[in-house]
Amino acid sequence: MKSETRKEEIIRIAARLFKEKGYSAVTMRDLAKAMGIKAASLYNHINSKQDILTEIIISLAEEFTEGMMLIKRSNARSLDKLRQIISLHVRIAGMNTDGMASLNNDWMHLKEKQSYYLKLRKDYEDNFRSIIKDGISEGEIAPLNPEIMLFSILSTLRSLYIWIPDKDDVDPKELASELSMILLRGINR
Amino acid sequence: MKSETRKEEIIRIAARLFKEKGYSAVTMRDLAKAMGIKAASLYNHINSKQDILTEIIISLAEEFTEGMMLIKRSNARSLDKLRQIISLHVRIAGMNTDGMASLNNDWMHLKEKQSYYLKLRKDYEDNFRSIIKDGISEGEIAPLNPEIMLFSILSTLRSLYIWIPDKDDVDPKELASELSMILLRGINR
DNA sequence: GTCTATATTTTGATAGAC
DNA sequence: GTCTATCAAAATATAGAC
Repeated sequence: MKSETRKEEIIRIAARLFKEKGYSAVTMRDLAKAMGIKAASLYNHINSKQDILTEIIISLAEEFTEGMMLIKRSNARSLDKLRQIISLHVRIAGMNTDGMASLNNDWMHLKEKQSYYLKLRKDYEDNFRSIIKDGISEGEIAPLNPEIMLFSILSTLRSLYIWIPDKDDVDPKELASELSMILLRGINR
Repeated sequence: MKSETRKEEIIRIAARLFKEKGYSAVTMRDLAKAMGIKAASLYNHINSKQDILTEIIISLAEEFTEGMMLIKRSNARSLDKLRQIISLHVRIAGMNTDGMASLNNDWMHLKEKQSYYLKLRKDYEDNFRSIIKDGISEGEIAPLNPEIMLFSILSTLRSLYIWIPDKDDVDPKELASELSMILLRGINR
């Protein structure tokens, strides 16, 4: 069991603060106070505030990318692929609700890595869209506007982080299952 | 036709900037530059940056509250009330996509009016939840978890502002109609 | 209604002692 | 690994001339 490094601790606490007020409104002094040290001491572990944000967002974006690759390669039916995507979001959001806030709301404050993030996001959405369109072609998904379906499902999944911590009495498998029912019954044929 | 006051213009431009970078990351100099004047000149029209944010958010929150009151008082069936809520969101988000970003993402930076905003939001969600529960009792809505239904629908509606401007080829009535199909087929009985 | 000039605070980050 | 001290830049906001 690998114990948490000081750097990892800083990133974890930073993500919590970023979730509450957003990246721009959190100062290095806020972060230091939450860590119980002085602001200058933070720089012994991290290079800049920007690096903290980058670490939080890119690691999550890559997790989603990897998950999508596995789903894409699987030879499941389209509706099952959508169920797997829902489970992927429930799993990642459940493990790091704080980081998800930065991924959703503070990506525009990325500097060097912003274009890399945008590429990962675009590819993710393209794959998602393809699965929906395949499902329509195969007659497995209702022939409704695929853009609206994509937008509707993805909006809900991206908001999971807001909602999961308030409902920790719900277990991940059950949540994914109920969400699948509600999200997919609407597009199921 | 009432022409736009300078104050209204400042608020409109500010909302656009807040949408792009968030309230905290937009400086009064940014706003002044976008207006073509100097930062000090802004204060001839507004009292503070905080006042701009308050104006943007509270006016929108009150619009939603008024809309919900009308829907609540109507004696439509539960599913029709949900359709009316969807239209309400499409209409308001379509008229002020920029302001919707602040409403969703920057409410935590409100000072004096934050508790008022939170009360309006809580009442809105309570009314929304009641409509869903009534629909279940009356057998009009599927007996699934009402919290998850509320969360799922509301997440999509709250994200409309991100999506509407990219798709201005879609007319509001058609969007509301297609959204209703996708969002409500999943919970319809 | 806009400007220049400026006051005051706060910011991210560094240097060097311990 | 943390501290004190400090820097340079940037922030919101005000005063007063035009």
